[in-house]
Amino acid sequence: MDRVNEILRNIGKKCTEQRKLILQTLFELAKPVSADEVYEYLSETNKVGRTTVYRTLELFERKKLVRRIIFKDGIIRYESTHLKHHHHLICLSCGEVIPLEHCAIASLDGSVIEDADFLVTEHFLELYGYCKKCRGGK
Amino acid sequence: MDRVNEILRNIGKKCTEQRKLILQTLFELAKPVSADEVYEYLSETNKVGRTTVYRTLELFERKKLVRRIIFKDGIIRYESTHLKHHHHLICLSCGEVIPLEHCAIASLDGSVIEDADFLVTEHFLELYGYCKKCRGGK
DNA sequence: TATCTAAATGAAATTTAGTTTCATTTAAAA
DNA sequence: TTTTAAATGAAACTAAATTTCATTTAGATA
Ligand SMILES: [Mn+2]
Ligand SMILES: [Mn+2]
Ligand SMILES: [Zn+2]
Ligand SMILES: [Zn+2]
Repeated sequence: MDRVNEILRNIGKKCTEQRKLILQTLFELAKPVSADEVYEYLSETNKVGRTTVYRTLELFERKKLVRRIIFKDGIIRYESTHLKHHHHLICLSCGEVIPLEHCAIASLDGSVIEDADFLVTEHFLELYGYCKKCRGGK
Repeated sequence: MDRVNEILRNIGKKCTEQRKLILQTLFELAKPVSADEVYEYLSETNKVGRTTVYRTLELFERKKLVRRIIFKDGIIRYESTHLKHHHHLICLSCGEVIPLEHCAIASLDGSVIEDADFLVTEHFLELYGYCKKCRGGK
């Protein structure tokens, strides 16, 4: 929790109970989560309003505490940036999300695609398929 | 237009005026377009309802006539599958979408990620950055 | 060709994810 | 402690997408 306090102090914004709870949640869940998932997670103790969750995640994105990720369902999810740039395996059957350690195409960022004379600054790659459990013995 | 007729006959569904217009539109635009973009494009001649556009694009997706693509804005877009699997350069300044001819990671599909024992069946990759025009001389 | 009917359409209502408004509360500066 | 700009959250709103259901139609059948 000290860590959370320090991070919030560093972004030059008020260190509120809600922001601490949301940031703590992102650390705990350590995978891409939607605003509603964060809200539900916290609503057991019911300390944070839905609007505040949305606004706080946007703030955290601007301050680079989280990155925004969109899977094929189109829902906006956020993941803590304390995990470095990576991609995911997403099971089409059970929805499990498995982080991939290595990014084989990280060298793309900052490079220029010659044919199109296009400067690449970021990329999104997600892999879909079937996890061990869902494939049974196969 | 004969081509459009033939394709629709092949999917075993009624060959309606609306379906022909929507499929024709996807061929003409030849880039990822949202349901509303298709609707707007056709609303000059006002022959197709908004609901029908949404439903028809879903039908086309099930029949593999189009693929669903999501950029970072979260809006669902569709692109005709007569263009083979590829990715895009998307300009963060002007929004231009440039198709990339080659997919360097096509070999991923059908392969198993060993560490996770995960069978990859499809992947989504989109590159963001700045096009020639938007970078000026740079 | 005329008749029939399941499939398709589209206006309107509804849902869902996300955003805006604004009165109230609060962190933290003075 | 007092002050105040920043933050919160309930409620209203928006935009994209989906559902409902009365009407229309493609195309099979007679
Ligand atoms: Mn991750
Ligand atoms: Mn394309
Ligand atoms: Zn990467
Ligand atoms: Zn699975």
